[in-house]
Amino acid sequence: MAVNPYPVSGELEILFSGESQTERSHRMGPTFIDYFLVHYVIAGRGTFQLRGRTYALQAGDSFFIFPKEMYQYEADEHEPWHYCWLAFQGNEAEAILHQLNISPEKPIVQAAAERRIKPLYRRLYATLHRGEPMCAMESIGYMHLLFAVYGRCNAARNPAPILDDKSDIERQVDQAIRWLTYQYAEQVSIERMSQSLGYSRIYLSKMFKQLTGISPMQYLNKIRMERAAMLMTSRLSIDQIATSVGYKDPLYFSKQYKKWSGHAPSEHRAILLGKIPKENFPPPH
DNA sequence: TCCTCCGCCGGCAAAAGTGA
DNA sequence: TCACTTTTGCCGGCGGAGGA
Repeated sequence: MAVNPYPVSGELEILFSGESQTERSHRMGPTFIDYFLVHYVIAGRGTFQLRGRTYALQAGDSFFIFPKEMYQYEADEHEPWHYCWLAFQGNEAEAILHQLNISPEKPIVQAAAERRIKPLYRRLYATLHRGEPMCAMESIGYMHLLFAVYGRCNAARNPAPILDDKSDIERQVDQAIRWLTYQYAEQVSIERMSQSLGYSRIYLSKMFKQLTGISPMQYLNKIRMERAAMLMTSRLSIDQIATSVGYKDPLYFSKQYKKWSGHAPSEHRAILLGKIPKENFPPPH
């Protein structure tokens, strides 16, 4: 992966780019991120879920992930994806995508016949990888070319096949996921969430686990830990990080963080900041 | 040396999860 | 829905680092 060493805040800013061959059944989510992320499938198959819809994707397809939008994707068991990706943000990012007819309602671009996309991703990656002072400017140029290609493809495209519509249960769980995503920084109780959504705590917990594979509390914990990990490189104290992700008690936060990451918060922070070599610690569970 | 701050650990009660 | 099990949240206590 190549990270933009000279980020410029403005209408569009590239964060990082990369390419990889995924493992069989490689799965991400359900989770969310704070920036835009687009994947271009070079080869293989898999599914992408956003806003309760599931899209079957193969070579030539691109899928867009939006800030604060819960998503999930999984590579095929027999033909896992080989894809490249680009993460970006900026105050005009949403408007630009909207102009290209790309939104959480239409997150897929199908461009199997388009030969320019893969070379543009690779040039963009190579530019970032060089890391020279003008690489940010040059890579943004490639991104604009990429978006122009996406825009042309979208102008005449057919929508990606929707495999299924939301069932009642999916809608209920989707509501719960959104509730947790928005409330994770508050003092959340599953009882209160169930009441506010109008379901029994026990029923909702069971449906939640049935669909996501984890309990609501585990899901909430996952969101909080991922947010906390992002804040570890900031100047906030462990106490402040605990509070900002919804833990009233920093001691309990510390316990949970160690369980999740395999390292105590201060220890993990030292690793992330390069003060302690990672090899000095056993891998997280 | 003492004090304060920050962070971690162990134990317990309450809340949440789960099987019947 | 109930009853049992597991997890979460809180409390007290401890240790290390830094400053007076």
